Amino acid sequence: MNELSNDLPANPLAGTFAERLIAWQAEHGRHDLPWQNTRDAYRIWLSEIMLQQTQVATVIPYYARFLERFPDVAALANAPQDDVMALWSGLGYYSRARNLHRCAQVVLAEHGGRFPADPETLATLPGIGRSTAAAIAAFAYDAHAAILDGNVKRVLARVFGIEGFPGTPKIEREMWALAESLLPGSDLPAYTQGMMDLGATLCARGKPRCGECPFDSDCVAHATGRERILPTSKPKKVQPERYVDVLVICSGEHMLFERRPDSGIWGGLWSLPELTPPTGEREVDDASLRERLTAHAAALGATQGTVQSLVPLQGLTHVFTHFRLHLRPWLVALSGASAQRAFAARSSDSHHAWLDSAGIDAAGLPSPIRKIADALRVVSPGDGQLCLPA
DNA sequence: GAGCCGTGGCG
DNA sequence: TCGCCAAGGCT
Repeated sequence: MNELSNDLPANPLAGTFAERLIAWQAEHGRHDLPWQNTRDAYRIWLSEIMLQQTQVATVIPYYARFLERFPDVAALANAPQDDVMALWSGLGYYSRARNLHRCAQVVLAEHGGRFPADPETLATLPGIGRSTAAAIAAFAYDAHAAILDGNVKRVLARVFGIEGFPGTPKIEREMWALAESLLPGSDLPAYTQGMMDLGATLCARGKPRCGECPFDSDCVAHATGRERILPTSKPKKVQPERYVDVLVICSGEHMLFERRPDSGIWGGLWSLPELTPPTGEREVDDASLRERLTAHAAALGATQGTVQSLVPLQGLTHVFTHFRLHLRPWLVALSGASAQRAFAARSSDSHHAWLDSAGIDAAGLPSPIRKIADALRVVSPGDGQLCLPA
């Protein structure tokens, strides 16, 4: 009993799917990739690990170097880990390299140097999950096992019109069941390669070439004009929004900067003194802002009454990977030259710097902070003076 | 079960 | 430039 029958209507295509895919693969599939035309499980395994989340063109040179340096599983198992990591350098996902090395050692020590033939045992080895195990077993040993990688998910979602993000356990279970139900009785290597080839070439993410596809008119997505929206894309997470008020305090030709802590965002860079709303709220209450500003200025060494005016400047949004930061700069005017000098003197410490135009140019500033500073200063050709708007 | 891992290509 | 994703697996 298979979950498929509960979720999908019987698709007349299912009966001939494998047959048509295998025929298409023979005619239009890829047959000359470096890891094809071999039954050597070691070579197949090595390619499958390298190809995890990595495109074919990227893998090819790495694969060649690895085979040259480590021609068999024993050579790899007996190599120092540093050598393995050095050859992997640049491929990314370095846990794959560590697992690769460990896996070679396990195969050598516990399986007599020969990769197991059944997918279940293969999947117990480091770095080999369900899909990779199936691919190795199918290519090397003709095992009756289904793969489910990004290519297969895309093909199945489109051909069978499966809605929902394939990354969720529910849709993934559905797809595993469907993938296994479609397996042919023979020709597993050609079928498995066909799934990958179709997904990587015709049924590509960007512009599927439906006119050349063996499933053309039978494809649910194509028949309903949804090939561009299937598979359902990953739901976008709403990025947290942060609001920070920063102070632009000038004295003569100088602007006050504050050094960021070494850890965290912009660690070690020079930024503007900032006021983070205690609640992180979006709305600014002018009175409370003045209150906090006065407190902040006092902490910096200003005496009460120094702050003469507070002018909101053009805000900007900076996008980080984890959140969106809304910067709200406030131009702070200090009253009187003597107050400014006193403020400058008292706010001078290792965490603060009064920078002139040249100093701003030379300092390490986060780019949005530099934008704020640049917007404020007008560098006249002659003297490089900091000029404030009226 | 969600977060994380790296680099490169593409629209 | 920017977001998304690629022959997934591990914690």
